[in-house]
Amino acid sequence: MLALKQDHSQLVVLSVLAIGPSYGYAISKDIAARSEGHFKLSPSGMYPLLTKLEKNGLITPSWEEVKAAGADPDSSGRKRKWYTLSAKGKKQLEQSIERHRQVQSLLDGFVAPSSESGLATG
Amino acid sequence: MLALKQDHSQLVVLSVLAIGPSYGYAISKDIAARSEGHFKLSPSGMYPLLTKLEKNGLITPSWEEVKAAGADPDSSGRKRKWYTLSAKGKKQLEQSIERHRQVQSLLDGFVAPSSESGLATG
DNA sequence: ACGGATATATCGAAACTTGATATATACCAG
DNA sequence: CTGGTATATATCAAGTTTCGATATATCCGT
Repeated sequence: MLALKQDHSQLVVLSVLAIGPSYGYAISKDIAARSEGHFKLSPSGMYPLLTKLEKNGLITPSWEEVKAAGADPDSSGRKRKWYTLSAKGKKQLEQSIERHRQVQSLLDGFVAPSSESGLATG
Repeated sequence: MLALKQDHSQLVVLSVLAIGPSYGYAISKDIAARSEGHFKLSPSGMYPLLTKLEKNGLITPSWEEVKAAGADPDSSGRKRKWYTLSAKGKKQLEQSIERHRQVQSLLDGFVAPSSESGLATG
């Protein structure tokens, strides 16, 4: 189980929100599921990140009540904080993806320079 | 000019040292040159990292004098701290590369899920 | 002697990381 | 109703990382 650094977490969270609105707990489950359990974004990594993204105007929050199956319509049940990707967030995501690609190709240039460096490949 | 994070810096430094021994200043110039000036590993990023790698036994240091053209053979001139990749470092590098590939492909799964997410690509 | 390039290294404030902890609701079994 | 697990958001604290600024010293051309 690999923990994601904030840069990667941000990329993943924004990517998830690019598909549609979601909330912290669901996003963390989504990440675990879609990475087949390889990636994890814990609550202590998730919530500070979401707060930061919100402060930066990349995502927009909205509270919504989670109604229980046979719940009293007047009762105030558990609340979910949904996040929507903002226009600024979408732009940022595109820039982050481009940067990610750049880092990728740079790193590839170093880890596999010419296949004659004497590095074992497996 | 984008700065590299320590995880990426470590991968790059170990990769450079896999080709042959080098030293801090040369490695930082190498990174700038091979990334065409896009990436940078500053002294305050480089030296703490090299110290950490040395403490972890991944690289082995050795001091060597830099003789000036017409220098007095007895004079103690500028010194260079060369680093050599250790067996442990080589093993670590291979594991880091594999991990990097894993992170790469998983991240790709998030940033380009199915080309139907509505994300603009340019 | 002066200035720019080479070369290694530390400092400190801010940001990030991570397990632990806190709070509260929902659902199922006994 | 009680206990346990899952859902759901959030903070804390100790440690690590980041990065511009700073320090020290040599090399080389003018």
